[in-house]
Amino acid sequence: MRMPDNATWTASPDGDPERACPIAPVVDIVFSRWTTPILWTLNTHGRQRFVELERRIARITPKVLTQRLRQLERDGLVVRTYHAEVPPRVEYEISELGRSLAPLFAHLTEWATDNLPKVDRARHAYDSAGDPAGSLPSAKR
Amino acid sequence: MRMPDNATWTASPDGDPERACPIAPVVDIVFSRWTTPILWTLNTHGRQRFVELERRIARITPKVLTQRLRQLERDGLVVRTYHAEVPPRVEYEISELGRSLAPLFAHLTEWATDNLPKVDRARHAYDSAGDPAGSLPSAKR
DNA sequence: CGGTATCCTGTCGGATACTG
DNA sequence: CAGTATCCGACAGGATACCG
Repeated sequence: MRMPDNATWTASPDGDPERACPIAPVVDIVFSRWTTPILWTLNTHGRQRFVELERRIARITPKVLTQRLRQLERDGLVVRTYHAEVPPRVEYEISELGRSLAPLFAHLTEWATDNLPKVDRARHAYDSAGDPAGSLPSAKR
Repeated sequence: MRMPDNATWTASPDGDPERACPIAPVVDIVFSRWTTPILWTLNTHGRQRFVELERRIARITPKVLTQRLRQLERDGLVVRTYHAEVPPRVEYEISELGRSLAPLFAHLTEWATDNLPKVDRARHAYDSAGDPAGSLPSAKR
């Protein structure tokens, strides 16, 4: 049996399935569908209205945007401000807690820059490996 | 228009919807359903066989486990080794590329430790705020 | 404007059965 | 053991219409 040498991930003695992966809850909260683009947009463009978000994220439907915003608000990552005017105005901004994700996202961006090309190459290698005449990668790039 | 003061997230001039969130692809690759537990398990327990993974992750079905493992293999995050014996033996281990995620996961763990309680509190606050007599949180904790 | 309500479809993942 | 194949139900998310 082989144990990884790096101690960056610490093993929790696995009794439960969930406990086997301590970061599962965070992933649920932060990396659910649409939440990342929403948080990103709110952080980069600051406080903005519903329609602005809708337009910037694009392809998201108002229904889903509402759902995700409510969820993020409930989780304390986003602050919703309702202005009782006519027409009504609602503004969303990232909370302090939400902002605390910034370094994490930066790290993620860094990893993407460094390694996404590798992922791409791995994919092409994998795909061409299955091909009949794929043994000779003379064609393609 | 308000620009956030921290430069940790750098804005890409938003033309495209996808470009609006540069980390979306990474999220797809690393934080898809089940991938995080799988990577975590592979990293903490080292190289292991299909059944071991199946047992450790628990509640995952063989079908889905296979799907995700194939995907991770294709993305170059996991290495699959097939031993042509009887009975057949297949071992999975995390790749170098996969291991490069370790610091990221560590950060995630750290964030979880520091902030998950806050998320929990935010949720309870949000939930009780909607309640009729929720103004007096005398009951409950 | 900022949603909610309703309907409807596509996809993910579970259950089960079977193979090399 | 390590999967694949097939069926099937749940539910996320889209389209549309409407409201305060």
